[in-house]
This record gives sequence, structure tokens and C-alpha cells, in this order.
Amino acid sequence: MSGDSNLQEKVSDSSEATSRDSFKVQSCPECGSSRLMRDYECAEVVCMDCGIVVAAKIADRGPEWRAFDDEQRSKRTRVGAPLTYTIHDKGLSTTIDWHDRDVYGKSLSPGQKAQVYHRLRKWQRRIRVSDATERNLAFALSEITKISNNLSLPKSILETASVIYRKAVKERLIRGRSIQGVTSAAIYLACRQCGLPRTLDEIAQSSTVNKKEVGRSYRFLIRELDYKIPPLRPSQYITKFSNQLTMQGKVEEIAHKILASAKQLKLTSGRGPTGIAAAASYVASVLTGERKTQREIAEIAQVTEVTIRNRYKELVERLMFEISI
DNA sequence: AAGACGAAAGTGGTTGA
DNA sequence: TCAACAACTTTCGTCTT
Repeated sequence: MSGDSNLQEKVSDSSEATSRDSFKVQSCPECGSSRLMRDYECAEVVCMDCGIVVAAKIADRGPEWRAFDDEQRSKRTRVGAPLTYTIHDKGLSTTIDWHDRDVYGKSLSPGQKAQVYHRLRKWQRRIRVSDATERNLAFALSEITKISNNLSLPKSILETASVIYRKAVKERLIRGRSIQGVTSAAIYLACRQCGLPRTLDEIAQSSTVNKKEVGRSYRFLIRELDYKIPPLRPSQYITKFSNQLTMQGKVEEIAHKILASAKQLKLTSGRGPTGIAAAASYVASVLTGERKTQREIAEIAQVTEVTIRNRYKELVERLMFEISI
């Protein structure tokens, strides 16, 4: 903490604010201004408009040291990498570097190397992955990472899927099920939870299990872990398809508009979201003159041309009817 | 000739008795 | 467990551009 102790005492008399809630202050109680300045030298929060001290004795949450370059920063920092659920011990344990060098960067002698290889690493492994559950978790999480990398999913999905799998382990749901099935299902569940449109097929293709198994495990997880997952909205698919079809932003915009009207006309309920999204994309592509064939869209949307035609027919019929009225 | 259209039969999943 | 059902797929012939 930095600051003049005399000054701190003085302001502590004039203000009841504690360091804990000073961080929550959003606006000045006197003039309502939101232009507040945190002065860590004086440990105060000051209103920039009327000059009143809004909070005092605030805690400086930054580091107490200064660093002028990267090297100094890495030397002075006392915390490690953030916690991650994607590693079975949350990334807390020590990892032995694969460079066989000592702390000074010198190569190890052959004798020392043998020692490092055979003793240190062996015990390191034994300590890190101690029992069967740990081993299971370590294997499963590496599977999740693999599938997630295959599908180039964002890191947040990877973390979410890892948390879901951990929950499943905690509830003892893995017993008697294939790890691959549950890991794939956890990824699919994470995608659904985050509103990322990925199909069961895509997940199945990136893992070793088939679509049916992923689906079964997914339903099992939903039921047992009590998840409430809303069905994917067609609009989420439109964005995905537009990207894959490299359509202009305008086409996507029109497709969204078509979808909104279709929803109002109750054309969307009970229908597969992919089919509707594909049809809306098709209509939009025709309307804008940036025409895509039904087959192109069908291939990307993983539905048949017939389905696109059926949805498209309904859309055109009803929308034209609405317009004519 | 490619793409669009539509009919008919088949498939896999859900629902309710 | 099984039949009924809706949505969707597959296949194939025909029409349009």
C-alpha cells in the first residue's frame, strides 16, 4: 500500500467509507457525476466535477513494486498462471520443463540427465496423477482439449466443458459410461449453454464416438445434472451459415428480418432450426441478387434441398400473403 | 445442362396409451 | 413396449432458365 499515513488518518475522520466499499462507488453522492478519480497516492476517490472526497482509505489493489520491462515484471511478480479447469489439478502443480537444463541454462551432464528422466519425472507423474479418479479426469480433460482444438472452439467453451465434466465426475455419473461419450457430450452441452451453434454431427466427427452416442450422453447429462438448455435459435444458425457461405452483411441482415417475420407468423415452431435458417438465408440470397443454389446452402446447413424448399415455400406463401393484405 | 420443383416412399425420434 | 405421428431424408421424374 502506498500513501501518506498522516493524510490517511486525517481523511479517515471525515469519511465513513471503508476501503471495501470504496470500489463499489460509481457516482458522486453530492453532484451525481460519474467522473470519479482514484488517487492511490492519497488513498482517496475524488469527484472530478465538484471536488468532494467520495471515499477514503481505499486499498490500492495494484502491485507494490514497479517494473520497467518484461524481464523485471516476470521476476517481481509473485503469482503464477490463472486457475484453469482444463487441467485435472487446475494447473496448480509443478510441471517439469522439457529442456534438460539447470537453473543457469547450462546443459545437464548425461548422468544428471538420467537422474532427471528416471527419478524426478517418474515421481512427478506419480504425484500429479495419484489415483484412478485423477487418471480418469486427466485423460478426459485431455480428450476435451483435443476435440475442442479440432473444432477450433473458443477457450471459454473448453473451460465450460471441463467444469461440466468435473461436475459429472463429482456426481459419480461416469461409472459405466465411455469417457469419450461423456467428454463429447460435455463439449456439446457447453456449446449449447454458450449459444454456439454446433451440431451433434460436428462434435461426433471430431471425436471417436458416433452421433447417437453423443446425443445419448448429452441427454443423460442434462437429466442428471439438471441443466435447462433452450433450443438453439435459427438466428444463431443464420450468422453461422452467412459466414460459411461468405455472404455480404446485408444478406445476413435481410435473412434475420425474414426470420423475425416468420417467427411472428408462427412458422418456426416445431420445425428444425437449421432448415428455417437455411431457407431464410436462401430467400435473402435470392432477394439481394447474391444468389446461392439450394444445394450450396443445404450442404452447409446439413439439411436436404427438399427441406429448404418446403420451408422456403411456406415462407414465401405466408410472407406474400401478409404483404398483399 | 444446371438448378429448381414436387410427389412418394422411407427413416429415426418423440409422445402417449 | 408399441403404435401413431410429425419432421425430415432419399429418390426420381419433370419443368425452367
